[in-house]
Amino acid sequence: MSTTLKLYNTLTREKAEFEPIDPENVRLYVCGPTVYDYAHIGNARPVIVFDVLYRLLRHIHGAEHVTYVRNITDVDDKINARALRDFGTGIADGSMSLNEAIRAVTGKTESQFHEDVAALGCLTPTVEPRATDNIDQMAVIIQRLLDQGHAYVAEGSEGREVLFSTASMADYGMLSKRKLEDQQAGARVAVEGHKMNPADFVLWKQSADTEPGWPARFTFEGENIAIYGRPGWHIECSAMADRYLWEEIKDRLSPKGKARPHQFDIHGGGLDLIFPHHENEIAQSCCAFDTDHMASVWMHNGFLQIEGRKMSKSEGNFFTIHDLLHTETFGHRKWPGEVLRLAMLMTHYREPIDFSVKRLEEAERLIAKWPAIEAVAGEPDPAVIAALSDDLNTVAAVQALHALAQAANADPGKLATFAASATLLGILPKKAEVEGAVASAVDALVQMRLEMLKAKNFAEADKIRNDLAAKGIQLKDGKDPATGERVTAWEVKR
RNA sequence: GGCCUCGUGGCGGAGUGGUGACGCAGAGGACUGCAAAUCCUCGUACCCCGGUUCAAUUCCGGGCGAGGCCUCCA
Repeated sequence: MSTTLKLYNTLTREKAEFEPIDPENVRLYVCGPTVYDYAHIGNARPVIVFDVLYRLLRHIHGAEHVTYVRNITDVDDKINARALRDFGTGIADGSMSLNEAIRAVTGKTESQFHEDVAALGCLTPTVEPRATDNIDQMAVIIQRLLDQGHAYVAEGSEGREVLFSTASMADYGMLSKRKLEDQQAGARVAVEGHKMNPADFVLWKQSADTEPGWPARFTFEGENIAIYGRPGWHIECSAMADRYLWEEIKDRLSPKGKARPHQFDIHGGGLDLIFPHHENEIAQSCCAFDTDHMASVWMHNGFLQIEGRKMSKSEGNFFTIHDLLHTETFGHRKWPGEVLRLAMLMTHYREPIDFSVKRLEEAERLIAKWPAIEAVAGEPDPAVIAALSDDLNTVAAVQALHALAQAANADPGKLATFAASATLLGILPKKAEVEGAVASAVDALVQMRLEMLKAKNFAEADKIRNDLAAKGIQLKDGKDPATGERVTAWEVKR
C-alpha cells in the first residue's frame, strides 16, 4: 500500500491529500525564531512538529528531494532593545557600534537556539537564512509591489515608510477569513493618518541613528526615493521563501514545478501567525509575483499551556527550553530532551497542549520501557507511517511505537523496525550512561549479591540492592529461560 | 463586536450512527525469600438541552464551558 499523506490546510480548513507541486522537489518553509533571547518551550513546539513533518516527507519522497527552509529573524525592534540593554554603555562610550552589539545578541542567541533544538532531536533544516542576509531580496520585492500599485510611500511619525496597500488586493484576508471592514469595527487599530487603510502594514521603515538600517532606493510614481531603513516584519519571509524555494532551485524543477513560479508546497508556523503575519506574507508574495497562492498548504500548530494556564512572564510560569533541559526550575529537576520531545508529540499538533510535570513524568515512564537504539537499519513500521500520514497524528504514532517497543523487548528481531520507526519520530531512547568504571563496579556488586542469594544471605543481598537503588541503579531479576537460574540486569533511573 | 479551535473514564488521548481502541496511573493474581521488572486479569467515559433516526458519544440546531487571534507573540 502506498502512503497517502493527508494534511489539514488552514487555507481551506480541510484535511486533504497532499500533492506536492513537484514530487522531486518538495518544498517546506517554517517561520523560525526571532533571536533576541532564549527560546521558550512554546517556541519548541513548531520546531518539533515540523521536524516530524520534515522527517516524514524525507521518508516518503527521499531525503534529497525535500527542501526545508527555516529562517532566523535577526532584525527586529526587540533585538535592538536587547542590544541597547546589554551593550548600551559600550555603544555610548564608542567602544562598540550598534551593529556589533546587535551581532553579539543575535549570534549568541542563535547558537543557543541551535543547541536547544538539537537536544530536542531536531534535524537541521536544509537552509537557515538570516533576514539580514536577504535585505536586497526584500527591496526587490518591495519595488515590485510599488511598481504594480500594491504599495505606496508615506510619511509616518517616525519617518518615511513604504506601506502595503491592503485595498489593492481583492482577496486580502483569504487565510484568516477576515474581511477588512470587520477589522475596523471593533478592533483597537491605532489611528495612523498616513495609512490609506488602517490594515495597511509596513514593508520598509526609515531608521533613526540609534536603529539598525540599510540604504535602500525605491522608485515610486516616477520619483527616486532613498530611505535608510529596515524591513517591516513580514517581508523577510516572502523574500527568503522565494529565494530558497524558488529562485535558487527553479532550474532543477520539473516542468510542472516551473509552471507554477514563486510557489511552494507547505508553509508552517504557530497558530498566532495566521493573522497578521502569514496573511501579509501571502499578500506580499501573491501581489509581487502575481500568483494566486504563495504556498499550497498552510499548517499551524496549537498553543502550549503550562499546568493549564497560559505561559507568561507575569504569571511566573515562563520556561525556556534551556531551563527545562539544564536547570531544576520545572518540577525541581532537569528533563532529557527526548522526554520533552515525546511529551510534545503525545498531543496532536493542532490541539492545545498542556505542558505539566505529570505529563513529562508519563512520557519518561513510557520511554524508559523502550529499548535503547544503537544502529538504525530497517524500515519503519507501517502503522507508524500510517498514523503520521494522517495529518501528523503523532499520538497514534507514539502508541504504535509503544506497541512495537513491547514487541521488540520480547523479540530482538523487531528492534530494527522499532529503531527506524522511532527515528521517524526523531525519538532516540538512550539508556542513561555511566562510566565504564562505575559499570564494572555495579557488575561486581551484582555478582556478589547473586552469591549471597545462593547462600540465602538475604539481608546482605538486599542491602546491596537498596544501596544501588539509592544511587539510582535499579536491579531487575529474571530467570534464564533455559536453566531457570536467576539472572540480574540493571539500569540507571535518571 | 468579528474570526477560529476545542469539550470522551483518575490522567493522556483514538474512534464510530448500533457488541466499552489504546497507553499511563490504579486494583487483583502469577512469579519472587521479599521486592522491582515481567506476564495474566479487571473500567457500564463520551459537557447540557432539543431535533433527525428503529438506534447518537457519533448527524443537525441551540446552550454552557475552555482557549486562541483581531496589538509584539510559536
